[in-house]
Formats: sequence, structure tokens, C-alpha cells
Amino acid sequence: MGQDAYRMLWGPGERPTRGRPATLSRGRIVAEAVAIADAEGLEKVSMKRIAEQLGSGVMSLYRHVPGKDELIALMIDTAIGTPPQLPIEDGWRTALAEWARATRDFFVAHRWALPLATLSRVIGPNETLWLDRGLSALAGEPLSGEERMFTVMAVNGYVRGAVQPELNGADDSPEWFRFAADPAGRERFPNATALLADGSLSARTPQRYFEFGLERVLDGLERYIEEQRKPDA
Amino acid sequence: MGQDAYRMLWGPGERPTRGRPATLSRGRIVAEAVAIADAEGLEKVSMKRIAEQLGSGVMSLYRHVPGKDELIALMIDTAIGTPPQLPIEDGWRTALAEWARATRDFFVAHRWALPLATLSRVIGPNETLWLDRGLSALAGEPLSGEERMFTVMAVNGYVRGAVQPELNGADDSPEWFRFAADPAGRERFPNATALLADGSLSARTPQRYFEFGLERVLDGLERYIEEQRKPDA
DNA sequence: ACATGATGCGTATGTTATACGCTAATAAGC
DNA sequence: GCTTATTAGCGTATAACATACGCATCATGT
Repeated sequence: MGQDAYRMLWGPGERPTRGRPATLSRGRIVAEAVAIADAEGLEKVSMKRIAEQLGSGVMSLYRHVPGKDELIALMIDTAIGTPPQLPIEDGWRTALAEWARATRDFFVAHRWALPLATLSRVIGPNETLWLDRGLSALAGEPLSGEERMFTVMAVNGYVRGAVQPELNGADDSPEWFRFAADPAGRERFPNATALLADGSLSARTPQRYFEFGLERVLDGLERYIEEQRKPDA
Repeated sequence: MGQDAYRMLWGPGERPTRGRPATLSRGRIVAEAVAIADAEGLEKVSMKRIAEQLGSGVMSLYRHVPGKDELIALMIDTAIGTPPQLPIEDGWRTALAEWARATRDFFVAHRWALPLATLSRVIGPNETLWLDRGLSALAGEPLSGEERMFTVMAVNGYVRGAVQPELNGADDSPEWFRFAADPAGRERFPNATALLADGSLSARTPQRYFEFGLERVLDGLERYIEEQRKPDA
């Protein structure tokens, strides 16, 4: 499957000139799959449903897509699209912060994408472009290649971690912390209980605290970059 | 399903004294599911397979588990187990770093867990205990509840982000960066290509760079905590 | 006109999870 | 010890799913 997925994501998009011309296309199939996932969740995305939505037979899809796994790999790369232009002129920190916010926007706009993104899979061109864009923010800084990579990964990891509770809790109320209803729970999880006591987490301000954590991560990166810039050590 | 999963994870474990005694048990089923996932991957975990492994009929499993979704929720909480004791006496930073490493160890030991962890689901007692343990590292620091929460989340997010490439690339070679094989790819992703040029990412030293990123994140958190401690502003 | 080659898709297959109802096995009440 | 209530084990049936195969269809190039 890795091989097929790779060819589909990266292979040349040449369409044949001979034979019966296609009414369906890979792009339309993927777009429909993304639309269904956005509207009703990933579990509603089935080959049958996509075909119905497109007014075609189920097996016709397989002329354009090797299988469902590969289709899902395509969904991520299509949904994430091309990254935004970053304000490199304002410095790496501002640029990376913008990159982080855009990444968060993607996961919020396509709630189904976060679990898929952590799946082992082939990375597509658009996603590679996002990585490249993130790295471009650090182009002028005195970091090794691996340091650059892990810097972007640290930011990316934070974004994913911070956005998840926002996606989960969106249904209703704090799904967590029901343990605090009984004394045994309060005793077993004193520190988590304390969070409830001072009224934290009841407020619905995910965006504000996203920024809080992001600043902390960027602070840490900034400190290292500043140190590397000094000619001592 | 949320309701069932919640009751199963948090409900009392009392076994009935009346009726036919059980040969199967919830614990044995979950343990077997985890064993299969560890050895052969999550996609091999089916109700049929679990039953075969336990020498029982498929439908017998449903006497002890409401359904597969709930079983998977249990798998995470069982596999992660109880968190390690942290060296609080050495300060929050050392303690949180230990917590981060233990979290990483969990995801490495159970490769199937990372995508599931990002899924929307009910959090179980063990996972709550991990959160509580992480928060306990910050108990003495001058942070608000929300700040504590997002501090732990920042570390947790970093861990997940940093461990993922390690899990993916474990099969063989760098699945990424095949684009660099042709000039068009090199031109399209100049910054990512540059990483290859200086020999980064070829070395197999994930652990070392895990520590690098972790230190950066902790640096950022430390700076904030130090500032809060000062009586100015 | 005709061969070529690709597309659209109905049918069939194998794999899932799981609802339902029957049978078996034990403990509590008499 | 016998009955009855209560629970566990599980065979069968069902519905949803991805997808292999083969055939009919419809353009293009000769």
C-alpha cells in the first residue's frame, strides 16, 4: 500500500489520450470524501457513500484510486492544501507563530484530520510544502539541520496537543473531570481536582490558552537561538 | 457509546455473586487485545481473533465489553498503566522531563496507541492519573490552573509530535524526502532539501534529538515560571 | 470501418461488528 | 436436595463494508 500511496500522491498526473474519456476524476472523488468527512465525520466516508454522492457506481471509484487507505492519504494532503505565505521579514518567531496558527486552523476546520495525521503514512506534496514553509522561517538562524527539524516538530507537536481537547470537548461540557463528583476521585487526583477548584477549564477560552502555550514554546526556542548567535562557547 | 465507555472505565468493578460464574473476564479480554496489537498491529485486533486467542466464542466477549469502541478505550488505559513516581524533590523541571520520557516510552512500546490517543474518546482513570502526576510537578509553582494545564499539554504535545517520525520511519529508511531524487522536487522544497544536504536526518539518533526539543520546551516554561516568581509586574 | 485501450459498473466474495435467543451452570431460597 | 432466579457462553443470522473479476461502453487513432 505504501508504494501505491506514494505513486498516487507524488506520481505524474498525466491523463491518457487514448480510450474512453473519464467522467470521474481522482480530484472529484477526494473532494467528495473530504466534504463528507467535514460534514458528518470520517466514519461516514465509505466507498458506497462517495459513489452515491457522485452519482456513479461503487466500483468506478477504483479506476481512479487504488483503495480506501490511499484515498485517505490523499484526503489529508488535499484538505491541508498549500501553506500560507509567512511574514519572514518580521523574524522567525512571528513567522513560526503564524505557521502554528495556520496549522491549528487546519485541524479545527477538518476535525477528522488529527487522528489520521498521527497515523503511519506517506507524506504528500502539500504536507511537505508545509514542512518546507516552516523550515523557511528558520533559514537565517544558526541552527543545524536536525535542530531546525526538531524546532518545527516541537511547534507542530504543541499545536496538535493543544488543539485536541478543543476538538473533543466541542460536543458539550468537560468530558474529563467527572471523577471530581465523588470524594474518592478527589482524593485520588488531587492536582487535577485543584484545577477545578479555582475555576480553571470552565471558561471557554481555548484560543487564548493556545497562544499562552505557543509563546512558552517559542520562548524556549528563542533562548537557544540567541545563545547560538553569541560567538562564545 | 460515550456513556457506555464511561461506565466501563470508571464504573465499579463489582462482580455478581449470583448466576453462573464467569470464565472470561474484562481484564483477560483487554490484555489479549493489547497483546495482539503490540505484536501485529491494531488492524489485526478483531473480536474474532481475540476470541480465538482466548479459546472462546466470539459473542462471549460481549458479556464483558459493550462493543469494540469501548474495548479500544480500555486498551489505552490498560496499556498506559499507572505513571511512574516523579522526583519532585529535584524540582519541577527534572520531574516534568521524567514524565515526558515515560510518556515517550509508552508510545514507543505500544506503537498503535498514538493515533488512538488523538481520537475523541473518554479518558480513563490511569490516564487521568498521568495528568495528575504531571500537574503534581508544578504544584509549588506560581501558575494558574489553566497555565498548569497548558504547561503539561505543551510537554505532552511535544512528546507526541517528536515520537511520531520515530514510529513511522522505524520500518526502513526515511520515507519522507524521496522528492529530493529529482530536480523539480529540490526546487519546490528548498529548505527541506537543505536538511538532506548537510546530512541531517540520515543519522539514527532519535533519542538525542528528542532531548534537544524537550529542553527547548522546558526552557520556555522555565522562563515564564521565573518571571512569575519575581514580585514586580 | 475497425482495432485499441481505457472507463463505468453489476455481481460475487470475504470480512467485519453485533443483535437475538437458546442452553448451561451456578447460588439463594425453600 | 429441589426449585428458581440469574448470569455466562455462544451458534446463527444480519447488515455494512472493501474490493476482485469480467463485461459492456465509448472515445481515439489508423
